[in-house]
Amino acid sequence: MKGIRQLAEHLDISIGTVSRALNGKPDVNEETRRRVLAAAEEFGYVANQSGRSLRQGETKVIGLMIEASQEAVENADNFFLGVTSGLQHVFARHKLDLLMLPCPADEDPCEYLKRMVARRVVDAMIISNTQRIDRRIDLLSRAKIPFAAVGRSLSAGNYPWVDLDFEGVAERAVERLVARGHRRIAITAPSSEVNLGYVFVESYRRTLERHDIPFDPSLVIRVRSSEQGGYQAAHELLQLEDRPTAVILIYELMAIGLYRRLMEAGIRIGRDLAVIGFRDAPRARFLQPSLSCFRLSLYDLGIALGQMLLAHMPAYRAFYPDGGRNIIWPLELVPGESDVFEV
Amino acid sequence: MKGIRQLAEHLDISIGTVSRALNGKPDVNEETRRRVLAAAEEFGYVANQSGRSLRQGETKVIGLMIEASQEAVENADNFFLGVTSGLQHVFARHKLDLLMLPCPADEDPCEYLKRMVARRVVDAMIISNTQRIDRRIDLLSRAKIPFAAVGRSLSAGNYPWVDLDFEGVAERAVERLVARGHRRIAITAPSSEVNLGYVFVESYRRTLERHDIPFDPSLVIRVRSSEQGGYQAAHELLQLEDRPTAVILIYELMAIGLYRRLMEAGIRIGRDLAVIGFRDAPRARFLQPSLSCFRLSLYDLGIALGQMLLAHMPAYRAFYPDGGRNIIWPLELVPGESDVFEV
DNA sequence: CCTACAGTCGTAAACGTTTACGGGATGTGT
DNA sequence: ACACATCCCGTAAACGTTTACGACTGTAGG
Repeated sequence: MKGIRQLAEHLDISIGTVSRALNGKPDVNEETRRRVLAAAEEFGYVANQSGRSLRQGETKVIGLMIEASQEAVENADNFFLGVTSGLQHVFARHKLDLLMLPCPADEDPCEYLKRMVARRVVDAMIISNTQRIDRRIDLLSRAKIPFAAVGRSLSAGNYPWVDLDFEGVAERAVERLVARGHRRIAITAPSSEVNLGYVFVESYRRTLERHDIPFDPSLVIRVRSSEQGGYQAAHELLQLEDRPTAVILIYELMAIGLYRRLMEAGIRIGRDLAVIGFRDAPRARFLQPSLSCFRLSLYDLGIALGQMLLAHMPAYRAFYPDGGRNIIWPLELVPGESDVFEV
Repeated sequence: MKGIRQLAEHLDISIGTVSRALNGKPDVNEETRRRVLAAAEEFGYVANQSGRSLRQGETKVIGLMIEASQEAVENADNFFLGVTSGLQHVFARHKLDLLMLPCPADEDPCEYLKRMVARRVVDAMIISNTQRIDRRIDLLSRAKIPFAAVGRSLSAGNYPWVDLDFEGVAERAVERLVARGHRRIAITAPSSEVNLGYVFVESYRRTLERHDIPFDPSLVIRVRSSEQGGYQAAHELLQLEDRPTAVILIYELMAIGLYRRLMEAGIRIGRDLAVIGFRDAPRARFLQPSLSCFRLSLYDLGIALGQMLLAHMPAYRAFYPDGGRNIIWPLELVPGESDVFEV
């Protein structure tokens, strides 16, 4: 079966009618519609997507921009896969597909995105890892491409995003530690150009100051959010003269490296140093001693993100009347043994 | 910038020439080509992919079929993400994109695949989780859609695949345990309809019999390859009257559930029961006691898989002259403490 | 009998490319 | 002067759909 034309002449009907029949348009006799659907089923005819896309100007594909480097992917762990899974659950209902767009490490993400948008291969985009000032957001806004982002940014006024409540995490972590008598509390964070890194540390600082604890920049450790980063963070912690009694991690993978380095140094976690992590990935549950950390459901987040995107697309808006509002995603504290002692 | 037509009339050249200039065709003056490229750059013109696809009959998209259920995704962990990353590394060189095709849990995978193929939205497919008899393979072969699979199958004679060396894993695991005096060795595996499940157990059986240890079907525990499956496997182990002294896991996530159940039962891992796992995911490294397991690089596997696929596509064959041969992917044993005792 | 209208359907023009084909220059060798 | 090849470029036909438009029935209402 080549195309709609063959199907039409086999049925001795015009291709226009066949198309209308298949697409559920009203002005077609129910009897002929039945015949058309039966024949399509029989021959396994499905409309060629390129043809439709060209004519309709929409591709039924949602782009998902990701970082392509091996390191990024390995560290991202199943964060993205979890979100992706939720996204697909939403998109599948509308027969939308998800196209992964890995920006090569050596290319400017904005240029890459611009090319992909110009190719008109996606109807909408999901972006993540937003910078504090993110040109991709301006680009997409101007190009009028629907998009949703995981992570806030300062760019371009109003746009759909869902962001993890890092502010709350930092605040609650500090509160929890202060309540146990800690006053020298270190924190890890990515570069402050990444919005997350900025927000996280700012909230930490504010909470400290609310308790009359002066903010000490040397306690802010900027490392990569990876296992190696955790190792390095522990290393830097050990170098400090007035060593902190607690540390807040921004990413749970770091705990693994951090534990290792601290064990090498003979520091007893949960006794000599309190540790609070973030994101309850399965593996973090099996650290010894168990890691106190903040948990969320990536799958649910993906669903919310997908719905939010669709709520901003005219063709799907009706399905999600209240899906458009930005979300600060809450996290639940899972107490462990890594921060139980009092100082 | 709307399309090639506008670009052409701005340059006062025919669209045919513009197209040839952009696509590097030979019969165009170098001077005009320069002008065209400059103008395209200036206006940010990139050819509409639907138009090209329609005309050329190829979409520059590779499909990746995955299971869509939440459970599947969460258990799949970063296995798929790791492979995906390697795939993209290969595909990016040829400006190919990767489309995720999540088959809904309530739909027949083969029907789903057929629809996607008929839509002509992908040039080729990657499939995984192959069954011993897998209709998808026949379908793709007949439809003459290039594809590559992770996992062997009995279907359709010759097709490109890369498969993990489960045979070797089972053999070496048994050898290792037998050398330490074990004679009652349990093994976990998925259903034998999944080819992996069949091969794994067969190799286990052969190796046992080589050492004159009779094969005992009650020691083959068919559970899901998940954390819960591990828990359940431990549970079933404990029920056996003549309790085994060792167990071989097919998937490292299971170790987490298995450890937990065994600890609840007061069994000392590495003392009362030897455990050997598979696939050195980061989290498995942090089990106590550390898990002996078999490791591989998913990223490298993804690269090999991608190259293999391209080697089977006429348009890219030339780039990978020897990429077409099937691969049994080797695994490296990482010794841990979970199987150190002698019996 | 005329008009209006609803229900169907066919016709043909888009959508944005690529590419086979042919033709006008220009050069080159006899 | 002629044949012939080379280089460049324009023309127009595809690729497979969807959809605006108009046309043709039959029916109902006046």
